[in-house]
Amino acid sequence: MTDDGPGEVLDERYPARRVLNLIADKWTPIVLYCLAGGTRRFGEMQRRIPGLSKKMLIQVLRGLERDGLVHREVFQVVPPKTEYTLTELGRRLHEPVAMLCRWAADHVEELDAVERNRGSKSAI
Amino acid sequence: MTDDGPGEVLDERYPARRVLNLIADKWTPIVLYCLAGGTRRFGEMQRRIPGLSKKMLIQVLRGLERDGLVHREVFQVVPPKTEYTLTELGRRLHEPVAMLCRWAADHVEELDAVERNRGSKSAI
DNA sequence: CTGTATCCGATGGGATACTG
DNA sequence: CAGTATCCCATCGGATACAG
Repeated sequence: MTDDGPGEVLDERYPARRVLNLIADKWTPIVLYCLAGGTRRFGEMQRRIPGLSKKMLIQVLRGLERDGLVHREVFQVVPPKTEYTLTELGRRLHEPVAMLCRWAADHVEELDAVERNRGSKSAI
Repeated sequence: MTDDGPGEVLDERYPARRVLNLIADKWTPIVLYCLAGGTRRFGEMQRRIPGLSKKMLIQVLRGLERDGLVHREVFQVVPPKTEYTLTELGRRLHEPVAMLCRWAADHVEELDAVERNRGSKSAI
């Protein structure tokens, strides 16, 4: 059960490839994870995710919105207020992402070891 | 249970951020998934993953090797032969990745809908 | 507060040709 | 077969400044 024979081809129609097109970058999974905690405002998310610039945050949010994973609601008040909320599909997609995050939390020691090792070897 | 309060900060020490540093790119999860099927040779993987160039495959494999997720074994024969195998840690990390792949397989219809929608909206 | 615009370097990623 | 070496373009991603 460790081999699946010569037949399996992971082409661009393979579901995993397609879901990776949606979320496989530096920030998207984190933003998704952050939004899973509930409706969030723009600045709030930036505060929660140190290192994430406005530019990248808006870019990620626009992508998620375009793909129907996030709903964006603008309130016409001053100062401006915008709320971001996961859609039903967004919440579904969050589940496997959350599994990955949980796995990470459960394997911090291994992550430590990886990063220690990284320092002693040349990058790529 | 949908909100986690103002306290949670997803900084660069947050485990999810760290595991994403390991695998959050276009090809790594696919390669990991492919290797989970058993020991693989270089050309074999390239055949299984259409669209993946030699350059990117070797780059991804070197990264996985550096991080201790993959073991590389070279056989001194002609023609050359090299085998790549997941390490114990690699197999562990494969689990949540497999979950994501399984999720994708279970939600092909939603993925179809996303891609249909994408065409009608402007990209970013 | 929620964005936009611009600049710019770093990286990702494909094509092609070459090597042991 | 399993890589290496280049070239080159697109996107990523940070910094800064500006606007409604």
